[in-house]
Amino acid sequence: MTVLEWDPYDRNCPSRQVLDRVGDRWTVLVVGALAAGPMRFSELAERVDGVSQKMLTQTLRNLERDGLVTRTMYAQIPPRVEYELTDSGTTLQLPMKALEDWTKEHMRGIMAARYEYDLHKAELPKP
Amino acid sequence: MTVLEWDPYDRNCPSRQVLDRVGDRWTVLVVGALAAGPMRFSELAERVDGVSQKMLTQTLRNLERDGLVTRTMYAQIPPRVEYELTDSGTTLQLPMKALEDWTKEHMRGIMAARYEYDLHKAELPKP
DNA sequence: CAGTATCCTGTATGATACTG
DNA sequence: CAGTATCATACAGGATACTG
Repeated sequence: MTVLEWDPYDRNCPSRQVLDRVGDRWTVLVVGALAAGPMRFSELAERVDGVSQKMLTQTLRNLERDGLVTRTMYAQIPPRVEYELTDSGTTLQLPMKALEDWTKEHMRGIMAARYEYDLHKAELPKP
Repeated sequence: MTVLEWDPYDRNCPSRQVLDRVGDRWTVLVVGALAAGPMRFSELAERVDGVSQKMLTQTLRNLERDGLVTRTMYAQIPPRVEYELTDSGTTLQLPMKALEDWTKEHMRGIMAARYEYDLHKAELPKP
């Protein structure tokens, strides 16, 4: 039996929701960080530079909700909470890494293209 | 000479800007649509269900600015404008497709996980 | 430490109307 | 047809303060 063929180009396709989640600012970075192994909240906060406590919490909750990350609390003081990719979450690493790699490879070219584009736009007179 | 190793985990890394662009709601879908070959504005609008004229224009301008898409205007009435992936844009297809494929494969599981998660959350009493 | 709760702002996105 | 311009708004996301 084959998987029913969803069409992301249909606005009602649930894959749109998944795509939205995957495509948010922090998910890529958090999943990438967790690829190295389980991490505590504070370690993640340090690793993913610039993420606010709120956004990190929210991103992790969403990943947990989607079954991509597990959250383990150790009953001790001060509390210690570890996050780890699930099997499903681990499979996400591949496309994420592909994206990260692509980004690294093309970043320079893109920044240069932007510079060029903006330069030419600036030359155009105001209508 | 090797490429300088950028670190997307640093908040000042330009890759963050690239990642943001790639991760917006429509870019993945537009690039995916253009994978089939050059398309007119109206064809894209039809293919990418739910995108507004404004957002499609904006997405295409950004892709053009980044050197990932070319815009060709044919001087005729009514106007005809075709968009096509550049070589650079074509390379983006691979990671994008990987993401699309992953999404298709895991969508069901994710939706199920969400359902479960929300169910258990609903059981918890209000503090 | 690992959150939650609040407040506040900018930006992303949509709807609508107009034009070369 | 392929846009641009304008208006309106929801929500992402940051700053800050408090807590088990």
